[in-house]
Amino acid sequence: MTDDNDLERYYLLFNEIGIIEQLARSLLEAQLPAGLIAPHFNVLSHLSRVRDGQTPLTLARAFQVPKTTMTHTLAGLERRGLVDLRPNPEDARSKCVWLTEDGRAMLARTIDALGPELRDVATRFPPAQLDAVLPVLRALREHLDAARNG
Amino acid sequence: MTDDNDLERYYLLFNEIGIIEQLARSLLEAQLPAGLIAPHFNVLSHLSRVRDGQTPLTLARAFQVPKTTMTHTLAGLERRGLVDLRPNPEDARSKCVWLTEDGRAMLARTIDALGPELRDVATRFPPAQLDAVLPVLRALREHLDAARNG
DNA sequence: TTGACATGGTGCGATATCGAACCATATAGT
DNA sequence: ACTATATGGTTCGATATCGCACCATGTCAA
Repeated sequence: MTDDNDLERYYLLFNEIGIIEQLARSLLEAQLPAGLIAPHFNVLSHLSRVRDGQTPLTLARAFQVPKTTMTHTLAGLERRGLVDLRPNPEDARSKCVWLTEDGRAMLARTIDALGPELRDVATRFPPAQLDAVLPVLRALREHLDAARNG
Repeated sequence: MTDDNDLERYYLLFNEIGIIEQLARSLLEAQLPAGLIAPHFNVLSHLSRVRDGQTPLTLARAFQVPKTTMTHTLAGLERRGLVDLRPNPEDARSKCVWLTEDGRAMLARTIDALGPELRDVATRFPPAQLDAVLPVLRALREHLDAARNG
């Protein structure tokens, strides 16, 4: 049985997660060039870590944002020459998003700039603690994801 | 020593946290009346759980948002009759934010509506797992908070 | 083939976020 | 008391988020 007192603690969990997300976003955005915000960085990072050449809709689903939001984010990246939008050879309705050299360079610079802060976190939260937390968060995310679709 | 591979895992931690925040926010907003979003609910909840009568600036700091953002959020709540903004008797520059009966009622309804989903989470993530995760997240939040101010 | 429906993307309007500038009041230093 | 500076709040302009409507292309079924 889970009583109301327990439910309260799950609420606090989500609260804590929300605050951490906000603080982490602030730290990231402090390192970005003017006019760029976290979603811009996240898209570049995703294209680099997963693969580029993906379609806007695939990206929108990966980030769980409406496709109109992704259109807007990509327009900003393209205007700054950080990605290229080219026609999708396999579907004339669609496009493919490619990182440019400038995009890769900006991404690398930002990751470098974040290094010290991440290292600082790593000092206070040694990998053992990470091992304890990360799998639970992953499972929680998968559960919420399933609840969303189901 | 923390090598780059470890740093990558901290990045993944923040990524996971960001996704969970987004999914949880979606679930919450699905229960809110049209036109109200998570920040509206969060302010009402904070006023109820901590105390009402706080100033807008205090609220802005509690949520780590710029004061202009809080002005806007409070204006929305006031327009819908969910809070009252009254002069601060101790400082003529300032105001105090009070929950209205409608505000309390709306908050209670929303919390009720979230119950089943929270109970579902609690079933899959028993309190023991919460005990393992919540203190680490709290410490992480405190560290980031200190890094932000320092 | 051809129509009916599905899917990828964009345009637009409403609201949200946030920094800069601003006004009013408070506080401190002299 | 008087001026300088700090603080609480709003206004305004730029950009972000998102739902709705729309267009173009793709797919499926008769």
